Amino acid sequence: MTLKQLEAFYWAATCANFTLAAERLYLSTSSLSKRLVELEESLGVLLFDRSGHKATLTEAGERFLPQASALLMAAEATRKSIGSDTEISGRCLFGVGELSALTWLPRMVAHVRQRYPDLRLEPHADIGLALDERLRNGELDCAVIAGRSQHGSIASQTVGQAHFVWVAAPELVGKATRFQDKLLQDHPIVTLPTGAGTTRLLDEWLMARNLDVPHRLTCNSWGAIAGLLIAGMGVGFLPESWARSLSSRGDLRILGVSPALSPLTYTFQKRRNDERPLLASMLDAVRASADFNTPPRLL
Amino acid sequence: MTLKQLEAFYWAATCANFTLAAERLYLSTSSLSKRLVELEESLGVLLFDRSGHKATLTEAGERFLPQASALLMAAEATRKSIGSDTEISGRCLFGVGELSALTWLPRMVAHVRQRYPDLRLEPHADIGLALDERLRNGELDCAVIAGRSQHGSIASQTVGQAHFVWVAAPELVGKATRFQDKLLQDHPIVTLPTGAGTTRLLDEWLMARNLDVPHRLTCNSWGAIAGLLIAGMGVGFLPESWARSLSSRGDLRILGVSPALSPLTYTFQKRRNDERPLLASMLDAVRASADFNTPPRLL
DNA sequence: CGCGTTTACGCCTCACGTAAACATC
DNA sequence: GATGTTTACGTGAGGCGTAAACGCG
Repeated sequence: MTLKQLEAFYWAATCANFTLAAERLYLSTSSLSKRLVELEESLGVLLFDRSGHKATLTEAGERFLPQASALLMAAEATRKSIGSDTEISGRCLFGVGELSALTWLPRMVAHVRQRYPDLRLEPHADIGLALDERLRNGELDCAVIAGRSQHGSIASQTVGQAHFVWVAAPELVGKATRFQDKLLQDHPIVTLPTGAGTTRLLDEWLMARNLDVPHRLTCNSWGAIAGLLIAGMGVGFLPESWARSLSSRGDLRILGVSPALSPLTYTFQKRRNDERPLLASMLDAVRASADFNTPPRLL
Repeated sequence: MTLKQLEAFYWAATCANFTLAAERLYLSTSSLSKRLVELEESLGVLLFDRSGHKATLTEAGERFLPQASALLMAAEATRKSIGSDTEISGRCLFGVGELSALTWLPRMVAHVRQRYPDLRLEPHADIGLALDERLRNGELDCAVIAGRSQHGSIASQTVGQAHFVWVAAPELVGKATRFQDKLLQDHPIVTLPTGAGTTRLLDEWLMARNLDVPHRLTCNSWGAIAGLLIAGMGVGFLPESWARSLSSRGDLRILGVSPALSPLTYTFQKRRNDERPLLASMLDAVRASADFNTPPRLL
């Protein structure tokens, strides 16, 4: 039994499949497979059930996982307590929505680089639903996503709120400064695709007003959405700070409405049984940096 | 950092020198040395101070030792809790005095072989002083020695008592059945060499009676001593059970005396900071088997 | 000079990746 | 057939022992 074998087992057990685990370990699938077989041989116990399409943990594997995890963390803690580099180090695959990527992510990366120079932070921007799946697959260590995860295996902790306001190009609404339902008859809603956190926000708002949407124009980029709205391609909502910037320039008109769009709560998410110190540090870093209400640099 | 490196460090740190540690690990000194250098490189810290004649732990090494030990024990416990062999296994270098070797050791070996079939017990017989040194050097895991260790690094736990009586060949003492001081004028005391537990016993007894010993005949074998006594080469004392056997055959005469030789207390000794479960099992096994008052098979 | 440790070097095992085969859905 | 895992095999690094060198008492 070696620490490398335990590490291989840990990732193989917590990732969706051996292929993803191998990628995390910078290892070929075949080498990972052999390492796992060797671990099983050294223990004299089968840890994975390979009968199905994908390998799953056996009962012994389930028992072994928390112990392997504890051993690895103890080894790491020992290494850190003695070795020269006492700080968090390694690699952190970090998921964020595009809104986060455009607002506070640069600040957070700067913060992390300064505080933990040996940590390689690898941000990955995508819509919430995709991040959620990658997180469960083991492709990400953690993510900041709108709302709480629906999955019991994922732990969510609130880190901030984003406020949105309806906007439209001035030429679309004339002199009106308030949202009118008939706008949706004449113009598409420009919004992120299904699976983004804002989609839920929109659906709830539409439901509350009992509105139907004849046409949606979806785009997976907030930057592009802002551009589409400015070009008058439809109505939509933007983060309040963005809207204010664009409104003061005259590019967009902020449309008052009641009820207002409720704020969107963002949570820091990680797998519940992943208790590496890394994740506590990342949560701290996010909390220190995450402000969804600052305008992005682009504007 | 690998488990092998930690194991190498553990033994290098607890044995008197690298050579002894290498022997325990079934490794050449050169390979052990390289492993230790690699561990130091991986930690970025020097664990040994090589400036002197022999390597000694640095301050960092002292801090690291208990942590390495804890990690190794945790790894072993995990391996056992999952693996197929849940029993104590491995190798146990076990020191005993010759008296123990001739009385209860075979019983204990049988007991251990039955209870822990995967444990290779390697008994090593020698006089107490030598065992004590080997124990401190790391050449032995544990030992059963007369009296308590004088060294703070060694923990002693009582496991039994041996009773001795004075004997002499019938032709030496005529019809006398009691010990007479003048015997020591005419005949040497046949006894174990300095460093054996019985030597202290004898010295105390002599001091209590304020006797001086003109001539000692020392031999490092109880069997030989019994033979010498039977052959009339001197007076001496034997374990009570041996003496009874030989006395009933007419080979020796038991000599009453007051005060009687006080019983000799035997202790199970191990290094104080060696907390492997193995040692608790060995103590149990000794306590279950150690009876110093049964005649040896030889008689 | 003896004892303990490290360096030099040749050997061989072991762990890796590529590529193909196999198995399941 | 797509996806996921294992087997086959050639290659290279790493860990081993022998033997020599080094360094402190």
